[in-house]
Amino acid sequence: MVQVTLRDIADHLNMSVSTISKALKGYSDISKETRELILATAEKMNYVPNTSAVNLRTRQTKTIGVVVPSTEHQFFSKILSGIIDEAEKFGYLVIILQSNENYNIEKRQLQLLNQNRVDGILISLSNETHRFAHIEKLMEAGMPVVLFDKTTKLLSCSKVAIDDRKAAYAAVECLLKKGYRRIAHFRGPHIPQVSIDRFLGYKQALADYNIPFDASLVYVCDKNDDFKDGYDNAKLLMQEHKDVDAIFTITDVVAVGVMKYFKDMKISIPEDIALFGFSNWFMAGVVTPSLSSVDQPAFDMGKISAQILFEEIKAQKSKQKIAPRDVILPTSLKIRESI
Amino acid sequence: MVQVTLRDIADHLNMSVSTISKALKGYSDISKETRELILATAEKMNYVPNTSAVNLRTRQTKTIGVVVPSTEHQFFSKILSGIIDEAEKFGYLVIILQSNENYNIEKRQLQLLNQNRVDGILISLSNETHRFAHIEKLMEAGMPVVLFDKTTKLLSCSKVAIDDRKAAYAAVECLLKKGYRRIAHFRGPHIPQVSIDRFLGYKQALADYNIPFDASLVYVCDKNDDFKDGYDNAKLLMQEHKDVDAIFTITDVVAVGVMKYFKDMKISIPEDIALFGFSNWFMAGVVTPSLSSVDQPAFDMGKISAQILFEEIKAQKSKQKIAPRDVILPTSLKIRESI
DNA sequence: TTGTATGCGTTATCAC
DNA sequence: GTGATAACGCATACAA
Repeated sequence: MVQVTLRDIADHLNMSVSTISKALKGYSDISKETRELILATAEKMNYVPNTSAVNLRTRQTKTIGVVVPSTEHQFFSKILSGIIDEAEKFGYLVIILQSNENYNIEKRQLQLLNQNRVDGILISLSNETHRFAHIEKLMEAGMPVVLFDKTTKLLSCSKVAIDDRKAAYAAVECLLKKGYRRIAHFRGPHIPQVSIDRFLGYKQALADYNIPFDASLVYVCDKNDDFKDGYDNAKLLMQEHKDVDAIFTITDVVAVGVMKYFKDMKISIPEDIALFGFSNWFMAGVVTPSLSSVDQPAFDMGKISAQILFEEIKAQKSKQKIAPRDVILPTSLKIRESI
Repeated sequence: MVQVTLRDIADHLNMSVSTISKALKGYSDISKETRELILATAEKMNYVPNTSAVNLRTRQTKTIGVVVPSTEHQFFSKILSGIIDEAEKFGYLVIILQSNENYNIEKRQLQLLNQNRVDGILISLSNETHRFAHIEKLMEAGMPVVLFDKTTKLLSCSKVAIDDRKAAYAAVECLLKKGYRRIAHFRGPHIPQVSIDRFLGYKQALADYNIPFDASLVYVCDKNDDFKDGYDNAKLLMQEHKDVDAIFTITDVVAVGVMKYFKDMKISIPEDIALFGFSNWFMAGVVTPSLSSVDQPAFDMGKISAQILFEEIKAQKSKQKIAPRDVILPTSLKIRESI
């Protein structure tokens, strides 16, 4: 990759490097003719600024880093899409890393990003992460950090998420209003705030409708394979609690796993048992029966997270302090055939 | 982001910058004691090398760029996952850009990557792309480029893809062997080689089984919304060709769109009409009826593309010429209830 | 309006 | 074994 530099243009035109640089950057103190000459020559010589040099000089990389548990989940890839689109508008590049729900990997990925002097970091915590020193250290060093989706109350930085508790409450309340009384919950792993909150929403709804909470109706999905989690837990549930009349699951894919098992067993939805998912990925409307679900705005979550990050980067550049934002995105219920 | 530099360590230890640098990089001409002292101090001072400076100096960025039509498609996000994982093993970072199936955006993304001096580029062409000067220019400048999935014969660089023609042939042959005779094809847009090849495979299979080709049975899916494409074309098909007994679709999501329409219309699969998809995303096994599909190894496609790119980067660094590779990944048929 | 000088943080060559 | 010194390509304060 032989690339032409400012020096090359300067030599070619018999001018100084700084003249070229200034002309290319549109400084006002260069005469119109020379500017145009320089612009034309740069174009002709196929000049492309060397970003490493620019970065070193300007102390910024115009690049942000993103750490997600996995890029393969529909939900995260939509978020990524939102981030990438927004970054482009601001002239930023996006480096994407996956933690595979592993704390140590997450830690290393952040280090990598720091080493690459990204201007800011967007992160959705891994399921394992319950200590946050690795993130705090970055924040203390002045790195703008925004948490999204999988956040934590223990970090005082900007966050973008939904109100999981309220959303879960609404879903379960909807089941209750339809007359379901023996409602199981297939919850997420124990650490992430989202699964805690959805569980609490479930519990609260039961309480408000005077249904005694039965811990044995709560099944944990922690295999990092939502479909299998759903399938296997549905099997377990049918062995242990034949009287259950509805299930509220932590994700749609878990629900789809449940549906698969029920289909294999000829258990019909919603006649024998109702099903409520979470996330409203597009398949929810397509499976048979179609799946009721909580809609959460993935693309916007990415977009807004990025916007906030860019604000913070900008503030930080002008040495302003900016208060951390805490954005709660709206959710809604999509009622379909499964309940 | 105040960061400690070699200079800081040097001052702290009353040594020269070059000594620090060499010690940190494990050069042999530094005494054991000083090396250990330096290592410890660097650790203690929280030293993190400035990648921009390293990049500028070493003329490489240890970063590769990826351009995909969209990160949201399950197929691409799996590929990305494969790329990111592999890159990590090689110590590379991955910048991801989307072209949104738009030629001009694709062009700009490549320019961006070039500007950032990525060490190599992985690209899956947009549906619109039928000129390749933007890629050729990069290649001529010495940028290692590997095409994956959406490739073209008109570029002489390494490629990783499947044999779409053969795979489509196998799918249609399977339908024919089951006795279906009036088989429609919901094809992809006209430009991409993958949709051309799958169409040709379809046509060839018909020919080999002495079924006259009927162009009116071929519907084009070009709305950039596979589900809707499937749904709408199914509707059209039912208006125009009630006698069709099977459909072979360009992707699984198109097939799912078809299923949705049939479900709405109480047309049953496979009794009234059979359905064969392409890609075998995990939902294929989950929908009702489960969908027969051509399995293609997305994760491996990403992984292998990255491997080849790293080989080429390595070769290029040592100024070796390396012949472009043309990797065809194996596919297989997943036969399920829909046929 | 243009050019000179300096430094960003690192690596690498060459003295000592 | 250690330390000057220059260079990577660019941006900018300052001089001319």
